[in-house]
Amino acid sequence: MDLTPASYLVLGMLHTGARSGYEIKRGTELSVRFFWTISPVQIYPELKRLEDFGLIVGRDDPRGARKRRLYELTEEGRLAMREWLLAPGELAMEWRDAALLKLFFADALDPDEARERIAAIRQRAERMRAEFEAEICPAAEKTRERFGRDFPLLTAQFGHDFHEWVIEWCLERERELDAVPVGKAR
Amino acid sequence: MDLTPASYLVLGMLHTGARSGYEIKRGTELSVRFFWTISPVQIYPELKRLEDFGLIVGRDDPRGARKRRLYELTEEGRLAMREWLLAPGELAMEWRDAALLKLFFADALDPDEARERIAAIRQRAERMRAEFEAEICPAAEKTRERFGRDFPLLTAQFGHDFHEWVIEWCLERERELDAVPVGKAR
DNA sequence: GGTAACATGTAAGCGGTTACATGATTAG
DNA sequence: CTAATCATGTAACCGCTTACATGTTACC
Repeated sequence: MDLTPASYLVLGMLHTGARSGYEIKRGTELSVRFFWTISPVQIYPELKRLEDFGLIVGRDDPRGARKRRLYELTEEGRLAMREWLLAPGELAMEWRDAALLKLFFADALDPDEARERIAAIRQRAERMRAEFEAEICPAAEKTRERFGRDFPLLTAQFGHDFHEWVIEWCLERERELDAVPVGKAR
Repeated sequence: MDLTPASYLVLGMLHTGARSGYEIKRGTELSVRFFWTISPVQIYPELKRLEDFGLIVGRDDPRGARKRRLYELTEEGRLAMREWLLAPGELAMEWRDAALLKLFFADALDPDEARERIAAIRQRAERMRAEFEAEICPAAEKTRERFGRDFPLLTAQFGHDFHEWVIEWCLERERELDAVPVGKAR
């Protein structure tokens, strides 16, 4: 069957409350996209594949002349989901960050310029924290109220708390650099 | 010239102390790979490109019959590096994590199974922290002693502290779930 | 009447990985 | 003598993104 994480993302979004490809797209943008992205271009073919496999069933449900297709999990789909969730083994994590790459090479800069690199990481984290507070967490709370799903909120809180931690970490480093400028021991 | 982050990774590793494609490969494995990966297959063509651009110069320096080519930054290379490091604008960050994806969908599991998902994230972070303590941080300290570069160590500490934070975060959630099992209010 | 949101796609390309290939030197 | 390390590649593939395409309905 060859199910990829993208497959489970689609299955999972259907389980979480989304019904159409479009709702999956909107749903991921407001939630899980920080930990796994999927583009609309992938979603629709994936929905067809999953239907071929019998893991979901779809029915056409147009709004006026505007077509729309709603899907839901089958028993097989729910089972496949459970198996994947419980499967031990590799939990692939990939983190690619141009800001940390620049920090890594900051020795090529003057001390105050290097300090700016840390401040840039902090500022980005501040923007991200604000985004979590304004959009991601409220959306997750709605998912909790509307569909009784608790873990989207927990995951959103992880994201929020992570960025908060980054802010604290950077502030500490900035304070240290203020106290003992790089290159000037003491 | 079309320089990608991979280009700057190569430039930066040369600045940090690496001399050959092989040393860049080994160096990244012990350091920056957690924030930006590059495979050996990319390194060698990139070195040639950068030499064509005049950002690095190479000379053959075989060991016996075993060939080897050593590179160093040119003044232009050092300048390009600085410009990139100082450039404002997009600091692309991409985080893709199957474990958090599973956590996000953990509502499809029983409470104790969901709790296991959090524990799995914690255990992975514990393994990562151990790896940072045993390998990454010591390697970064060597880079500091041998080449006088401070920021690889700072970046390594960021990685270490991050995984430590993840561990704490997960432990708190695990304790909360012990106190108030999901689905059994109070 | 225009803009935003709804809804679903096609085609092309590319950045990056996997698998494979080769050979020399050093350490145990 | 064998394994690990040093050192540098080629070929094929593929998941994913970008750019583009199309039409409808709801809202102000």
